[in-house]
Amino acid sequence: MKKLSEKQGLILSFIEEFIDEHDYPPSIRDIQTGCDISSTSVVSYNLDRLKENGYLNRHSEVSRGLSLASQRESTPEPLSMDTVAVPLLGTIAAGSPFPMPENDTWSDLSGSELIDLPQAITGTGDGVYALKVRGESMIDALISDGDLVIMEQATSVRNGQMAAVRIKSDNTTTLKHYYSEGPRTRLEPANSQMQAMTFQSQDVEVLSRVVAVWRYMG
Amino acid sequence: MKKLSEKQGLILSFIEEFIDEHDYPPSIRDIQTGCDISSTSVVSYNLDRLKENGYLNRHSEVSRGLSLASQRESTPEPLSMDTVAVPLLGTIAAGSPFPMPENDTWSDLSGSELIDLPQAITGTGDGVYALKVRGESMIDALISDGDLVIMEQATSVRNGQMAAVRIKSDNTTTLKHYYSEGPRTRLEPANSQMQAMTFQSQDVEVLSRVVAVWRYMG
DNA sequence: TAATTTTCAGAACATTAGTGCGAATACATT
DNA sequence: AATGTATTCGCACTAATGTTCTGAAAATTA
Repeated sequence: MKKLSEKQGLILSFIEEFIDEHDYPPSIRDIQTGCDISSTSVVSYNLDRLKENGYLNRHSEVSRGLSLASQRESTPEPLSMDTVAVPLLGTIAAGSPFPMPENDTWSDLSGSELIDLPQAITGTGDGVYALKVRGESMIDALISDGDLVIMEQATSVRNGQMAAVRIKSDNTTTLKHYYSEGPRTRLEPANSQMQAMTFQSQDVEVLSRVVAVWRYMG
Repeated sequence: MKKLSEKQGLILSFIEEFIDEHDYPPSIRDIQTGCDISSTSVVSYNLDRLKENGYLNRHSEVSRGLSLASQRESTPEPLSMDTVAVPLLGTIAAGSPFPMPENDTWSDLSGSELIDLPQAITGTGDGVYALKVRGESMIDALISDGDLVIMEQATSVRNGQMAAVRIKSDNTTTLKHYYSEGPRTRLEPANSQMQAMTFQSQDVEVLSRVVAVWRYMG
């Protein structure tokens, strides 16, 4: 990395401290007063220099849209961390009956296989489970036979996310893309062969959402 | 902690994801559109509730002045195992120059980000690394933008497997499906837009093979 | 059912905060 | 000195973004 000017170094370390203290990035004017700089444009100018040299990221037109470039230098080699084992509850195929842990037996999954996942993804591992995909029923979502779908219990999802939802009136549970449209909720299968369906929002219960997909091609 | 409403939970997890992805907090309007909420005032209202209940800190009159309160509550003791951290060497796009660790500097990857993977998959983690896919250049292999491709150094692969190969005469390296046909070796891109190519087998050197694909869908 | 409390809508409003730009300075290079 | 590049200054401008207010709808409670 190119060496930075005195002012740039000052700014950079100010940003570090600020984030450390506030948990959100400083505004240009925060930097200006913090580093005793005469003009916002000078700050802006130097931020651009810092960005050019890879010291930080900057998003234009975004208030406080700064972030430090990942500058970890302190990581030796194969660092080990924890994983959490989550249960592989079963397989899922097109429109197939969907295995869900019973509320009361959620903690008793002794019979099921366990899968190790990085803790960073699963959090505590609470309410996280996996399903193995059988067949090409989710091919449009780039998920194919043999893939593992990692799910997390949730009561709501954002539009477009894939989730396990239960249709109360049918008492069926399937894996679909979820789109809330006010009083209605549209569920789209991940396979263009099948129709999207729309339900009364109250009739649709979100059980869990898809967090990740894992494909092993040993 | 008091339990939060569905909307509040949604907002909270959105904020987490947003920060994780951008390294700076979302604006109220980011949250509004991200969580499909009808009014900024509703977001503001719920942020106040979240703050009251200690889930986050909020600084008034400050753009993106949000920060998550200390971790969510801890849970019992999930079963833990080891993972190995592998370096994320860079991104790969269609036919793009392919980042490969230099033989001699393989152990010096200090600058790169690290990814935790279950030890069961990576073994010791030796010679294993990850690449982030940029764009849809491998769409036919059900790999899309943002996916992580996990690779393992290898000198040979089975037919049909996807591998990083170097064409000696060009000194170029790309990610292709590998088919050995005796004296010739055919390389097929994972995108039907592009042509397969055939080379003299001696001209093709296998560097590593794709072991797994990881897609995270917050 | 009536009375309360909580949550929502939507739009106007008030700051906050990034940007642009000509001109002035400083620093090198030739 | 002459020329060119890097930095700095102030300020006005505008986009980004938090706040408020009123009334209505929804959820709770009495």
